[in-house]
Amino acid sequence: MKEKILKLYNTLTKKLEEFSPLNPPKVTMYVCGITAYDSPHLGHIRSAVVFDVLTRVLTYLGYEVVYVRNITDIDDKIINRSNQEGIFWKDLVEKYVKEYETAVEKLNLLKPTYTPKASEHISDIIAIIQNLIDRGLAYKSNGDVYFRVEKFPHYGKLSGRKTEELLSGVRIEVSEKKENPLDFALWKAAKPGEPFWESPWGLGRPGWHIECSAMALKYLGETIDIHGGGLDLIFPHHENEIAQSEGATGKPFVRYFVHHGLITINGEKMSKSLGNFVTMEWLFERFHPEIIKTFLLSMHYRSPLDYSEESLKNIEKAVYGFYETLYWAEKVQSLKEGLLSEKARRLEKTYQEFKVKFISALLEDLNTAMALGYLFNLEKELYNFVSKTPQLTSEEELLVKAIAKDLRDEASKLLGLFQTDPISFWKTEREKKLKPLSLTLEEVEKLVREREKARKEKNFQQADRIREELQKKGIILKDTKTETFWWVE
RNA sequence: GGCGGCGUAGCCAAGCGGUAAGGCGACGGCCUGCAAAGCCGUGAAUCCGGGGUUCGAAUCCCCGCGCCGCCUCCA
Repeated sequence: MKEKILKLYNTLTKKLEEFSPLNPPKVTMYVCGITAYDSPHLGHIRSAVVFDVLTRVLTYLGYEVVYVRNITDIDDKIINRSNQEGIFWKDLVEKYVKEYETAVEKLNLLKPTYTPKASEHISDIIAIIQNLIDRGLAYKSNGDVYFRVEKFPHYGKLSGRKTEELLSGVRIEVSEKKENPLDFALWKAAKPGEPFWESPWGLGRPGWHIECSAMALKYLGETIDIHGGGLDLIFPHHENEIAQSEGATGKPFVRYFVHHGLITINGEKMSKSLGNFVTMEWLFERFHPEIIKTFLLSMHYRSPLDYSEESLKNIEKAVYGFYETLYWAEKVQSLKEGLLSEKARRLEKTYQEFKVKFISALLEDLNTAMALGYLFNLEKELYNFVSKTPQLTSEEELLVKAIAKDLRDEASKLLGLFQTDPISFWKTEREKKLKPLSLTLEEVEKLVREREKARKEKNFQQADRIREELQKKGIILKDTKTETFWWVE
């Protein structure tokens, strides 16, 4: 068997590279988390989901992942927002961090090893800034401290930007406090009413990028294996992180930069500034967390992912199908001793192929779209087998159970998906969807039984009447040999 | 203007130099009391356009066109 190697697209080299960590079996990974000034939306969650899968794949390969996902809890936007709403900034932060954590928990994401907050690392931040000043890479000016971009020769190596070009850009804010318009703030003097900490340069607070350098260095060391975030962080955030960190340590900061694509709506970027975002709270009210997660994984992580309620509905169908198959697979019982039929052997073959292909897809730059494709193919074949084979043999029952188990194990181990037991999935999902219709599970079950009785008595008029009545409400019935299965659209 | 990405059937999309996956939709058949679901069958003279490299290109290179992102805060 071929050795298992993960390939990752590295923004630093703009190439697909074979991943190997600096100090195996340890892998150090730093992911830029949220700035806690507003409710989390799909875009934030895509980031968390992508790096969750990456962690799972690395763990599967035998690595020990040290995963840091920070929280930026002090910055301009937080201050502005808390002033606007008249809330103490810490309370504002706490509210949105909680919302984010709730979302992440619902999606069953692994807990990072550390989730540090900027405000709890002020002394580490101050130490780096002082170091940069000592090396001549930063200077103080009127209570602020700025990074001296021209003293860092590699500036622009990640984003492919040249300092001359940046200078010609019209959008750079010129400030008398800066020696050079490209210089960026490491420390900002406190204005009246703003939160502040003491520092050698007076009362103030950290600039935007420095907290990530400080926390990455503290928890993961001078050179980290993987640094991740959204594409939109490449410049200036990650570029500036490189400048600060490498400036301070003289060592390469990051070995693999991994950036995911953004969520769009009607082809346009979903963002707070455009106001076209859907919050997680809103989504959770409408869709099961695993549907949201499957949606996020249905596309390669570097591509843009266009959100629409319709595409989420499509994914819902697929996930419903999956849980229906698991439901039937669990109920299967053999009626006779015996070996595998030819059809069962074909199923087994697909199953064996699946095991190889599924992981290979993930190792190819985390191609979750393809991995899910294989997963659904096997699921479909399993469904077909279970629903079409009237009498399973003992061996066949074992096969079906093994596949159902493996389908869930593989999916849950590597994607963190399909971790719910099918019976309870259907119970909660049906109940949730019935609520807005003012119906209970019992009421629907009762109607379904009534219809089954009518059908047995060949009273099809009555049976169809019940079915139509339910259908009007979006409740779809499906008759099988053993029972009537139903779901709410 | 600079940097990056993308353009594959009605729609979503895989494809990583060897002769176009898959899903949704549509149509025909099987199954069904009728449905639903499932199964079987039906789709790109061809991958935005034009050149080039190669025995061979959707895949690599060049030139256009169109869309998106970044260049200011952003996941």
